[in-house]
Amino acid sequence: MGYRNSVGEVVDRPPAITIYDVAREARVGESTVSRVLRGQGAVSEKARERVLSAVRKLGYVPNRIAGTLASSGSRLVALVIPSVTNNVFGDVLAEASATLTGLGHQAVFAVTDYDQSAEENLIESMLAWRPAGIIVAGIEHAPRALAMLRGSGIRIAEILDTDSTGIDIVVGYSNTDAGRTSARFLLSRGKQRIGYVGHDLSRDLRAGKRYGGFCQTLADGGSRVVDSEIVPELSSIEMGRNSLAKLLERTPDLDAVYFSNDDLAIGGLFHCMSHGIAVPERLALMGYNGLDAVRLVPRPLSTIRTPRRLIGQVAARLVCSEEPSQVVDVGFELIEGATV
Amino acid sequence: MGYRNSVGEVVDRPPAITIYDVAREARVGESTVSRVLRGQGAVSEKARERVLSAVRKLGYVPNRIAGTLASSGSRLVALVIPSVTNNVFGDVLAEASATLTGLGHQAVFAVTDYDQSAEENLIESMLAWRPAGIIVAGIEHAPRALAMLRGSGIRIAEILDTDSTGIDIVVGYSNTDAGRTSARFLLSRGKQRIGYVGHDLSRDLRAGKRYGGFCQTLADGGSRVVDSEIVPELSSIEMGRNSLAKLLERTPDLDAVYFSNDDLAIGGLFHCMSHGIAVPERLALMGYNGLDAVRLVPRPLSTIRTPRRLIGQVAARLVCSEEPSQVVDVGFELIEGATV
DNA sequence: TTGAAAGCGCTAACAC
DNA sequence: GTGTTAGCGCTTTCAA
Repeated sequence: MGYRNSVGEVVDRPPAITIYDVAREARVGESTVSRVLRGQGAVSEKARERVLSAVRKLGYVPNRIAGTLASSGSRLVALVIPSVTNNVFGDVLAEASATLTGLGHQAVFAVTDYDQSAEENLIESMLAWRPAGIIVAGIEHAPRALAMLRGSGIRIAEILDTDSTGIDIVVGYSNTDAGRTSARFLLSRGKQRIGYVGHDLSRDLRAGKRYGGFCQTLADGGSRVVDSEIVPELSSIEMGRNSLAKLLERTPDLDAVYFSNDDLAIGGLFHCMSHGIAVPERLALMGYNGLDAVRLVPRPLSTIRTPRRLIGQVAARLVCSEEPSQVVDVGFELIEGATV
Repeated sequence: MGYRNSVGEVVDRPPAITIYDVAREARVGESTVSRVLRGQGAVSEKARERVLSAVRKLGYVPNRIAGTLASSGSRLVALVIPSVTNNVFGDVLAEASATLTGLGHQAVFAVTDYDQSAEENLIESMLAWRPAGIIVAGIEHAPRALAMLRGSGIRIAEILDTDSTGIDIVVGYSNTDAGRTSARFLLSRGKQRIGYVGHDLSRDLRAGKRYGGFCQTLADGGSRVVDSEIVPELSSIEMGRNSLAKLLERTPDLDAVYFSNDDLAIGGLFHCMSHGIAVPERLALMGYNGLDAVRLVPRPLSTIRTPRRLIGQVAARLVCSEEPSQVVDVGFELIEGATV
């Protein structure tokens, strides 16, 4: 037992300055201190000043744990996302966090690592903080996660996908349509022998939906995915490079490859560059996400840009609002680039 | 007033299931429920089962706000970082979050956008949640921020820099040394006319320290930075491209350029590639960070790799521990690459 | 305009 | 093993 102070010594009491101490110092009641600090209710100028100077003198920092419990209304908003290192979620997180801060809320987050059962547990543990709202990636969740969300009584935003029915607020776009659009684009450029390089579709459901839409449109056009290579680990530039190499070794006569995201596609582009494969003449490459980097590699990548920052912002705003449940389709944009 | 249910209707009571409800349902006392849920204290098998089934039946989710207040010990750990989109902090965040989760803690974070006064406010607002510990980037802080941290009585980890004295735990490396190492490397390869492309040094103090060390070592070797270009906005591949262009327009006879980070350096490399500037024969490029991408661009970038994931992990572990205050220097690694 | 007092939902003694 | 009870630090009536 004991508390560590700034020099690392163990002392026996924490600096537990409470609203009561402030009230004593300012010679007012506790509720007056509370009123001053929250800027609510009428307080005389005299009292206000005394309280404020007591706060400064004591170095008082209000305890929001207690405040939240008493008012049964937290300013916490939880975010449950698959990854932080992936730029897509970084963007969502950055914008959501900024928006929430602006609204006087505080972001708490947890990372699922694309694992639905981890998601289930994390949702539960986030809900235990009684947040004002929760933002989760995707609209597919484990049954118990769904039940907990529904039963929580708080606002829920499901983001990055509009392909099925959400619980409360949905902010995203159709991944199926994104896949379809990519396929249509390749077909319109006369591509015939099309390959696919993707990461684990059973974990990343949205990538699976894109692939589904892609295949469907190819089929409608009388075509199909000739060969595909699934990346075993996390997608990365390096895996894209290796996977395209493998795919082409097996099926050298492809004239286009669709990648499940830009990281893989950029890796693919690097493979082509270092092996003298003419892009897009000999082989067309199509990515997905619209990362900043795709415009800047020596040959701008053809891809689909998703409005991730906007999604973060809108989701954050709605989840703190009283607006009715709704679906916000923010769409996506085909970037024609120079690799198709 | 009112609470919104899953269909968006406003109902007058939240599903406020408390430990008391569970106790009634299971026909035990509240403390027994608490014991079962926290896995502490002796409870009979019968009671445990009854409690667990009541929990399931009622869909009870414990209220950690109340639990924390009652036990005056939170499992929250706060992170205050300059940015989430920057891969460096993404890595730190990812690893710290994973480590904390493993230790039964929960990460809360706030983004300062490299603004010291924002940092000050965010530290205060994080401290209001009475976290078990706090992890902040850097060791330079506003005086009031320092005072609040010192007075908080919680564990504090300052990360990514060991160039001055910290408060409690410090996990990082010397940015000054990193700058020195880069300069030494360029000098050892016979570079004479050296330029610099960097982002706003007054905001990113660590980049400033690197530049300081860099200049110092050049001076020791009888050299100096011939010309420099400061990026006005956030660093990015695009800004690196533009800035190098400007720098070379002004001072075409440089034989090496030191960039304040890899994003800028990669942009510089792309500029050289698209303008037929031979790297490193005509112009050497040196980055900083060791992002994954630097190994994979057509010409591997010379840079310094910093162990960011390790920093996140160690900081998270120590901040939850009882270990004495300490400085952990994790060092950095010179990546020779192919651009110097 | 102000203070007293009753909770918020839980944990942690303390009795039994 | 188990229940009772007194807080944790605040907000929020309610009187004054």
